[in-house]
Amino acid sequence: MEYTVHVRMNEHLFLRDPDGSELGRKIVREGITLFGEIGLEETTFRKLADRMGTKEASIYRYFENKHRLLVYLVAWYWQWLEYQVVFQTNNLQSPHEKLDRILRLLIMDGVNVTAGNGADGVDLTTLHSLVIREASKAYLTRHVTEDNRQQLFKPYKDLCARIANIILEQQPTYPFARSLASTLIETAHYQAFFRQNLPSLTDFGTAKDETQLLEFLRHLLFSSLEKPVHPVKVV
Amino acid sequence: MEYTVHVRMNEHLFLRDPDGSELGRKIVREGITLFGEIGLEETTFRKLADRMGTKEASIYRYFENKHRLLVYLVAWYWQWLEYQVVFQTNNLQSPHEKLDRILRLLIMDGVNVTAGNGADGVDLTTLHSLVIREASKAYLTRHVTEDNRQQLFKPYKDLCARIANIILEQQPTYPFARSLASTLIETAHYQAFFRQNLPSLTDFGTAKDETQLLEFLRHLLFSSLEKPVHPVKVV
DNA sequence: AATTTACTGATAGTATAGCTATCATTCTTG
DNA sequence: CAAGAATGATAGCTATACTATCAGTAAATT
Repeated sequence: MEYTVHVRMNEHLFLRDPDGSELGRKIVREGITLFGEIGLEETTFRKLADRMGTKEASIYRYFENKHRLLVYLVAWYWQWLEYQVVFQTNNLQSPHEKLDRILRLLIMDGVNVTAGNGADGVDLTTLHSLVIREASKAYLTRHVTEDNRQQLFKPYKDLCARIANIILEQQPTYPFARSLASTLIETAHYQAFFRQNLPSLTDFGTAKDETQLLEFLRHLLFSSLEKPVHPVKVV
Repeated sequence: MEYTVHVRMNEHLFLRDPDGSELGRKIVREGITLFGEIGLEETTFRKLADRMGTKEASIYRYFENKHRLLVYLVAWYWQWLEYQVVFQTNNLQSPHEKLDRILRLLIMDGVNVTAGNGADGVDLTTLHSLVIREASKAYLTRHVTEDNRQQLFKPYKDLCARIANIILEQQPTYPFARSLASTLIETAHYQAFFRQNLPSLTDFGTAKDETQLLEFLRHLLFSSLEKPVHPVKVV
């Protein structure tokens, strides 16, 4: 069966909708590979334009600057991931099983990266490694608050809220569902980064895949949900 | 009692030791406040020099570039924090109590920021909020591997290893001590960031202090250490 | 078929960032 | 007091991060 998942993006994420033209889609596709290859800091719109055979000015018509392009790509990733969560947990009875699926999604296990998953020919593998390295730079800025006001992080918050709800299905009395959700997302990412780049910060140095990371995330999550929470002390 | 904690830094972190001159110490002090005020991206050596009443070129004699200055400040913070861990857990019997102290240190609870803790007149409060927002940018780069080879992240790894060892004191069979240690450090930071800037990613939105964050970290840590780990499946 | 309109290409230009070099001056230290 | 080290002052160079203008072209409208 052929199908395409189309991700509809918030209007504040761009100046002109990159999804509405061939050039725009190319900016997104090539943006992913360039960010993936040389990283946010080294990337410039000039380099991107040269590689695409277009001009700097043309890219500026779509995105205010490279930070906004990054935010766009990261937002796209969160929306794609939330769709995957919905799709893959659909019809599952047990919240425990749902959570297990989610953890596997977070490390991109069980994702068919070659299929129609990546709409518009997006390279999901590269996007994932880009997100691991660059996603937090999207919000770790002085202008988070303004960006947040423009809903730029809504996809991240939506994903987090969805995971939090499933956590509450599993354990309705757990009081830190959202923090635990965001912790799992972030932990999945930087532990993967550490494993590859600063392995002594992890216990997965010698591992060749993410199996042990998955075990760690599982243990972290389910031990939290099983242990009763002491009443919060009033200070 | 008057005393000063002196933090000795790795030589690769600078071109000329900033601790060896008044100008150098001023670069560090004012660097902290400038990074704290306007963030990494907006900071330039020109602005820093202007604010200090010195010249751009003079700063370049101490630090290769602003990224290296950031790495230096962050490394300083990790070393300072490790010292605090050693100091505050010294003579404590129970590893449980040690871990509790560590968690409080991670959120800067129980630190006397006005005393001699901040060597060289370093503003610890500003440094802490700077670390929360910028520390991960120190390693989230294309050149992590080279930087790592030069031992730039050793202070972070040392702190992480120290915490991991105390985790193992508490629970010798726990197999993810280092990952849990780095997760606690990172989580303490970005949950604090989220609480202030993207509160819907946390459960502490309305809280006026870090008490609930501390509860979350405690629960995360101790539930992990209490729950037995299933044998890791061979795939 | 003619004509708006929408987009892209091509070129130019400005301000600032990021860095390097030089040399005079001051400040140490033997 | 001489030698060496650190800083100040100035200059300059290349790259980045944009903005502006206008011509060409393709698509949509009448």
